[in-house]
Amino acid sequence: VVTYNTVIHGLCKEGLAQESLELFRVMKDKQVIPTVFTYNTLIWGLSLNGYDDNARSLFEEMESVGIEPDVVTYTTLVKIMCKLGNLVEAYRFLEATIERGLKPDIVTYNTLMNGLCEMGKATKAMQLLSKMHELGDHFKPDAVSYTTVIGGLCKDGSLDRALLLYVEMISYSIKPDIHIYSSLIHCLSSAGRWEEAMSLLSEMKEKGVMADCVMYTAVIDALCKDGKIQTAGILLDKMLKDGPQPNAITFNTIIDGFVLLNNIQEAEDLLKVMKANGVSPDAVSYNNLFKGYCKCGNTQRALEMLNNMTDEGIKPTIITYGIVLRGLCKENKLELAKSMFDDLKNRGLHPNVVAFNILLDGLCKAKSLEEALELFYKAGEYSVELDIISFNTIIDGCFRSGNLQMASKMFDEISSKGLSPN
RNA sequence: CUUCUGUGGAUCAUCCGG
Repeated sequence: VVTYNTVIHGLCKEGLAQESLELFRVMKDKQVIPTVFTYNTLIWGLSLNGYDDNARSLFEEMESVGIEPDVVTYTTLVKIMCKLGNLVEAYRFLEATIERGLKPDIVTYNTLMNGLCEMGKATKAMQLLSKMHELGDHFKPDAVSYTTVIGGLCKDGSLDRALLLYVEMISYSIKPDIHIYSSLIHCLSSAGRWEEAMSLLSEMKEKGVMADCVMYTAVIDALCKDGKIQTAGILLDKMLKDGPQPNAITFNTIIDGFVLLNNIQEAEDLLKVMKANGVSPDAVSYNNLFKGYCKCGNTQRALEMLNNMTDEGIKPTIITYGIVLRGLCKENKLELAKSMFDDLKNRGLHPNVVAFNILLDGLCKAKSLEEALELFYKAGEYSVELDIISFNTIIDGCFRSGNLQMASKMFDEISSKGLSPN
């Protein structure tokens, strides 16, 4: 059973969720009895690959075959609920853990705090963090806890509160590790606070923590976003020469840096350098190039390369289509955009709210409000959950056509969808 | 503590104003 568990885990990690389910059937056929490890691994792995419903039904299945879920099971479910944005269910699973006589642990709480941060509730996460200190030794926050909350605060723009937490962490004698340093340094440098970023970097070196690829990439990203592409290039050269070796994300970051400066040629050249150094481009590499083509009105080229990338075995993602859809809309090729959006399902992708909003905005700006409204009301058919941006977009569209009445109607609909105007 | 499961750091698309 350990052998099967190990392989199931590996398959899931490689994106082969269907195969792992198949193997699960095989092991049962061969009278190998799954354990709680097997179920935990599958629940985790299925969700990792987007099969959240299957994950949930496996949880029910394990109950019905008499395998007791453990704290790992519940933590995984908390994570899944957080990923789906369902905080209520996440808390319900936390309570269910206790009701079952199990003890949530530090991982459970870290998972929950991470979920809170991803939902933009870093302050709530911070409160939970300080509560953990009061709950006793079993829940003593660790480096993961602090990295999670510090990162969440940074994303919310509360950099200074993040720095205070860093100090607090040190005062609890928790050793900062490379994760915390990367997070803070990325945050500081992205905010233009280079002096502090660099002094933290020296502190890190003094403590004998070596900069890794992620650390370098974080700094490179801040440089690129600030237009300092030449410095980014110097760092890349140093990496290629002395290590740590850059990975696809490092290259993608710089490719995007060139695109931000409308330097498409250099972006394309860097893709070649990437390949020459044995780093395989991925969907993000192409997305970045496509963004560049679309920015200079050459969506056509992106459309052509869409096929190339598939030939290279790289699957376009929903973001790829978002970029191309936006390009088409900007070039007023709305019929093409509409048919591409409709075709997403056939291409094995679920339209999401961002892609939907892109098309909606395109219709609002280019054509009559009518077509936009038609799409808007079809959100349900596409299983797209409207968000506040959808409403902002359509309201703006209403005003563009001078339809104040519809604008007001849409404004009122915001709250009936459980959203609030921002 | 012979092997298997859960948590944290870096890159890409959408709304208004400027």
